[in-house]
Formats: sequence, C-alpha cells, structure tokens
Amino acid sequence: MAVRTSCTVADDHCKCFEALTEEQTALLEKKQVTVEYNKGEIIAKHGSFASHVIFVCEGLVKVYIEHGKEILILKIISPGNLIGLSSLTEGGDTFQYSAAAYQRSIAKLIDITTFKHLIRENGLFASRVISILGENSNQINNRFFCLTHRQSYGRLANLLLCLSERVFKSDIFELDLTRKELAELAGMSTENVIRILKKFQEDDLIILKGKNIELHNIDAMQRICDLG
Amino acid sequence: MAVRTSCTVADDHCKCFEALTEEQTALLEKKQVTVEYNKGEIIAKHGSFASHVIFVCEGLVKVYIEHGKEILILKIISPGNLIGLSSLTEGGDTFQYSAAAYQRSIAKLIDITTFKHLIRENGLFASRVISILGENSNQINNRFFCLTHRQSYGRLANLLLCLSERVFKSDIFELDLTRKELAELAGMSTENVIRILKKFQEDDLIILKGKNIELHNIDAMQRICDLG
DNA sequence: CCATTGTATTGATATAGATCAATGTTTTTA
DNA sequence: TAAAAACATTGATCTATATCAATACAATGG
Repeated sequence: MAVRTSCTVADDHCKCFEALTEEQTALLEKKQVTVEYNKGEIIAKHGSFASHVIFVCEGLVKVYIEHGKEILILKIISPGNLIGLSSLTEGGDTFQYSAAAYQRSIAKLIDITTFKHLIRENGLFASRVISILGENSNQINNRFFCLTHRQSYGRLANLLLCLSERVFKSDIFELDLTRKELAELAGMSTENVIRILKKFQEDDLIILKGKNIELHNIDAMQRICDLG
Repeated sequence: MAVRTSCTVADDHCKCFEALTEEQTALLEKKQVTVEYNKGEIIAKHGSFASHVIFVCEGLVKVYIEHGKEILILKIISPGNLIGLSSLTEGGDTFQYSAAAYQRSIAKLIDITTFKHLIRENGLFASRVISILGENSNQINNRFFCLTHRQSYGRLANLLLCLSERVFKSDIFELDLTRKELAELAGMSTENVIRILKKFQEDDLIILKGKNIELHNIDAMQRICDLG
C-alpha cells in the first residue's frame, strides 16, 4: 500500500510546464512574480481571492484548512510542487485552503488567468494538470484513511516514514518541526507525540539527538504504520 | 462554511459534456456503454485497471477506499456525477478507489482513452474537467475535516443535513440506508448511530418513522453540525 | 544577560466512543 | 411459511487519547 504518499505528493509537478511551447513559457514567465517568505508567514489564506497559483521553489510549506481555531493539515509541500490548483474552478476563484511557510521559502506566484488560458490553449498542458490533480486526490485520500483508521502509533510511524522518504529523502534528518507541528501533522496531542517518540526510542526504532531523528528500523516502523 | 458539501459533490458534473462539439459528442456516444447494477454490486474496484470513467445516470453509489477489511467512504454519488476522474493520470491507470451501488443504479462507462483524447483536443472540456476535480477536492477536504474534527453528534448531524440537502433534496426522506451504512458514512459504530438518532428524536430534532426520517429543526441541527 | 515567552517533558485524571453481550425485530431465502 | 440471516436496540464495560497541571528547558528580544 502506498502509505508513504500520505503526508505529501510526489514532486514532479513541474512536468506540466514541460508541455508548454517556448512562446507559452515566455508568456508564463512574464505573468509570474517570485516572492520570499519567512518562517511562519502565510502564503495563501483560505477564502481569500485566488488570483494566482503557487509554485514552491525552495523551503517547506504546509497546506491546511481552518475553521475558526481548528486546523487540519492537508499536506506538506516541498520544492517543485504547485499549490492552489483546486481553485481553478469556473466560478468561485477563492483559495480552498491556507498555506504557510514552515521555514524560509521561495515561491513563484503565477497569474491564474494566464494559467487558465494555457489550459484552454494547450491540451497536453491541461492533461498534465489533470494528472497532478489526480495525484493530489490520491494523496489526500491516503492521508484521510490514515488519520481516520490508524491509531496514534500508526499515524506517527506513517508520518515519520513519509517525512523520511518524501520530504527529507534520508533516514536521518534534522527535524525542524516542533513537537506541536508533528502533532498537528499526525492528528494528535503534543503530549502524545512525545510519549510515542519516547516509546519508539526505547524500542530502538528511532534515535533522537536533539532536533535530529534517525529511523533505525524502517521495516518495523513500516509494520507499525500498516497495522497500528 | 460549506458544511453540506461534505458527503457528496454538486451534481453539475454533466457541464463538461456541454463543452463538446456535436461531432465529439457523437464520438463519445459510440465509445460508451450503459450498464445496470443491482443493490450492493461493485461498479469499480480499487486497484483494478481503469479502462473507463463512470457517469452515474440513476440510483445511488458510494465511493470508498479499502485496505483489507477496513473501508473509508469518500463520498456518495448521486445521478449526474462522474466517478474515476482521478484515474486520468498519465501513468498508472488504475482505480484509486472502489464504487458500489447502494441501490439499483444505472451508469455509463465511458472509454478512458477517448475521454483523455477529448481533454487534449478540447480546451474548454479540459477546463471543465479541471473544474470538477477542484470541486471534488473541496468536497473531500470538507469531509476530511468533519470526520477528524467533529465528535459523533456533529458528524451525524452533518451527514443528515448533507443527505437531506444534497442527496434526497427534501427534509423528509425514505432512508434506504441501514444503520450500519449510516455508521460507515459518519465514521462511527452502528450502536452509536442508534443512540444518537434516539437522542435527536428525544430532543425533537428529527422524527423517525420506520425507515423514514424527517428533519424537524434544521437550524438546531446545523448548530450541532457546526459546533459538535 | 536577564526576563519573557514558547517549547518539551512527565504524571494524573477524565471521557468519548468502541467493543462486547444479549435480545428483539425485520428481511431474505429455501 | 418456516428457518436463517441480517439488522436494530439496549445496557455494561473498557480503552485509547485528550486534557489538565506542574516543571524544566530553550530561544528570543530589549
């Protein structure tokens, strides 16, 4: 089972841009701006007017929905991915979710009208965008399943595997996420994250060194992820 | 908040077909078959080869993912909606979820190659399909939020409102769903559904008459849905 | 460099909701 | 139409996690 897609999507979103002609690429270049965001800054706000889609070039971003004080993280976006494709609907052009930078990040804001125009004009581009939307849908379904059908140990194991494989691409990674952020991602309380990490360490599944985390027994972790 | 979109999507999926030329429509007609399904029958199977997208003409269908014995219902599909758009990815053409008929249903199976061809050929069609994918994504996010952030009363209230407004389009409806099916939809145990329905009736929020259910106080139900 | 604020950790307690068990009621089927 | 199977209901437990509380530690800013 494609468990490891549950916290983030594959980073081949750029593929859609390969479908553009030189002329179209040039047009798109003109119709985008590059913006830098500091840690914690809001990149897109749920409900606000979506005048652009967002291409993340550097950094790490969370995409989430919020109702009042409650938030639900939908996915982590690493460089090479697009945000805001689901706002490409005919009618209401508002962001269906918020996005915020986990760390210093750079993004290109691409004019949505131009983007839509290219979809109409270039069938291959459109079909690549549809492909990306399908992958996004797949990712969110996996995450949905994980957060509703796995208990806390399984959810945290899943998150660690996903971070390792998809986001940091290493068994050892400097975790610049706080326990609170991990808790949000795994859908549990901060205290619970701490207790479970401690248990994982006791069981030799991980090695914690300050902000560093090393996955020490991927197979066992995978088993917890699948069953717990 | 668009709470009532959480169990199903708007039924204007057909809009995409309006974008086709007469010639393209004729082509599509040739490349589809109409199939009738009995109650409980599988319409699409998670993981199987997706040779077609499915347009539901009549009946009521559930879309769900399954891992072993565990299932998660993603949405209810009523007539006028498409299933399987997220399989329109470039590479792996397998169904990302299963679909089964709640009751006798009729569906058109549209050849996926033709569908993809039309996306490439007709930009307006492509953009309508993208629009639908965006709505789907919105629906699943709402459902995701509801199932993870609301307690049982809120989830069941949400489901009843959604069924009433989106699926049956009436305050009174013959509920041809079992308590077990309601439980699956609201993400809780059957026993809990029964207890909560009983409580709702005691509080004059609904009137239960056998398989019939009448929403008696929509505003109060909405409040439970928003806060519970 | 001290004060303030946010983060991490640990233990104790509370609770929503699952699970189990037993019984009654429909629906299906043979 | 009788038997079997599936569904509905009710009450009694049990448990995974949240929540609360208290303390230690780290980071940040004036």
